[in-house]
Amino acid sequence: MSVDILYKQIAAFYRSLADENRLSILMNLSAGAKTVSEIVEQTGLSQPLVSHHLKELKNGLIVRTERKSSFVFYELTEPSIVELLRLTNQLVVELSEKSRSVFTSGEMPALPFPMMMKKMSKIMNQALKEKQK
Amino acid sequence: MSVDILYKQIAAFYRSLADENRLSILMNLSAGAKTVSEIVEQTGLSQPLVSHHLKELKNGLIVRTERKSSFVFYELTEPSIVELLRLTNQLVVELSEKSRSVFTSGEMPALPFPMMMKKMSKIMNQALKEKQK
DNA sequence: TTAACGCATCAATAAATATTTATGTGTTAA
DNA sequence: TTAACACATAAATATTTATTGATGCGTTAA
Repeated sequence: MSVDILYKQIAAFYRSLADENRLSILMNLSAGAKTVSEIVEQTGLSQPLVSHHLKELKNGLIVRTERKSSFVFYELTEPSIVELLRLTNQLVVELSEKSRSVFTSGEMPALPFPMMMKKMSKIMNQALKEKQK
Repeated sequence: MSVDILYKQIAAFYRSLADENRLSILMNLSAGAKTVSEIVEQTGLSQPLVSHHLKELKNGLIVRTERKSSFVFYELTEPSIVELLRLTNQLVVELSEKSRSVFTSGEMPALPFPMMMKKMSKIMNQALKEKQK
């Protein structure tokens, strides 16, 4: 596969995550499958807006749907996506502390990073075993 | 810190990565610091466009600059960002294979994921130790 | 000081994206 | 079949973002 196409795909994936409201929705789904109504209620967003963002996430292969009677349940296609979010969270905190330290210069906060990575690796492996069944 | 603000920050971070050309630039920088001209040459993008994207990346705290005589060198603020890209790459491949298998139904490709995670963890830890010096 | 080079910025345009309001579609229960 | 509910979609608007071409600003070398 050409590198350009790969960049395009990765960019598209990041674009799916590059929205405040979609992140809110994803964190909601991290606990398990939910209906649109539940997501609307828990995020405080309007129903059409939630539907729109869910569509984006579905296009990005990040969530999938399952209809049960009159309800449509949305769930993560891959649980490890949540771990990616956590990793990113840590990285963002990291980067902002680093940039701040340019000015404060001297402090060096404790880094939960290594431990987090270990845990993440574990969860990832587990998710993949789960998948191979 | 409020959760909403956190989502906003993470979304902004992803937005910095959510562009094909910026990914191309970042992969170029993964080998080390480079001048704008070098990036222009190696990506094939116009100079103002490269400058624009570098500005975005700098706002996102992903790169930083250092002036040396008449040249401006750009470099990654955190080498582990490249590892995040690799992880994402794997995840995207993963997701697209998964979605394809909905149709082909039966194949289950070998997953380099666990090994990758292990390597990534190692690199991350190393980068962090480096930082604490 | 002037010319050449490296890079940033500005103005203009095009394109993509988020959001709202209104409406349509499918499902269930009366 | 009709009413109510859950969700999707369409139309309209506002905002953001990518890209280009022209120009400005700082640095170096003549």
